[in-house]
Amino acid sequence: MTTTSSPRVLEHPERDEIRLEDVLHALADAVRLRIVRDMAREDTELSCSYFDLPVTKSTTTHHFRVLRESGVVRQVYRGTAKLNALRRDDLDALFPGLLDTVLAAAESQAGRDGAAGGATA
Amino acid sequence: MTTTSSPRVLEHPERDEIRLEDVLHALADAVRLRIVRDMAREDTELSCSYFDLPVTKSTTTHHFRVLRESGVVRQVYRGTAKLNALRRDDLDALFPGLLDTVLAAAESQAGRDGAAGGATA
DNA sequence: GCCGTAGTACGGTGAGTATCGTACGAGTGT
DNA sequence: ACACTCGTACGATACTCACCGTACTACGGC
Repeated sequence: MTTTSSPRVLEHPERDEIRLEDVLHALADAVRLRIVRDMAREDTELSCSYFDLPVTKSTTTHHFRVLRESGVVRQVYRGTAKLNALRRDDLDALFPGLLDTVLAAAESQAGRDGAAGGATA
Repeated sequence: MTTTSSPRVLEHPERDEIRLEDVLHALADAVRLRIVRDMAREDTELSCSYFDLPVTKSTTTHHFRVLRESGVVRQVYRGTAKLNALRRDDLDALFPGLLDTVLAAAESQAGRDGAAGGATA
């Protein structure tokens, strides 16, 4: 259909509009860090509903917007779903190694957290 | 001599108490990022007053506390001054490469910002 | 003892944010 | 047309944060 000016277009910062402080702030949240970890692991475009997050739908929308507006993820509509992809190329070009280092740090910490309490197996 | 337990002892998180989210949050601020950049460049213990920050003393105290409580810096009193040092060893052990990558990203972005505006020369 | 300097503590303000619930819009299938 | 699913928008709330000013403490020198 011709819904001329559909709100189905999402605003993204250009590569050179991405700010390090915003990226770090976006990653400095447990829920968002988890989203980013999952996306990095799958390496394909994932819908928002793919993630099983401990928050409501509204809050999920909010977190994805923070990630998008900070330049960490790119979102596109595809039917009723909204697909999310990490902006690896842009981030790597701007801040070489940052994403991988943070991801590795997150994995490492998750490992420590999981191993805590005694149930290592 | 009622000052038995002087408040001259500063609380620091142990190495394994440092959380990635807190570190990222501490670094996700322009003023604090600048402090950390300066500290990394000097590589010695620096007093709070060494830094020429665009905020008041109270706010400076606040930022240093955030950095200390997140585990990014270690602070010790020495006379009237409070000396600050990056916790490089702890951060590198926990999150290998993270500090250097963020620092490099900050330098890179600072270069872009400085060169912006057209007056490249 | 007195004063200056370094930094803290406290109280307040305005802005941002993480969270929710409910109501709605856009697309797909029957 | 209808219903269903995915996600948005809006409003509300409670919390955090960056910032300030002022009053204060701790240390060192005169």
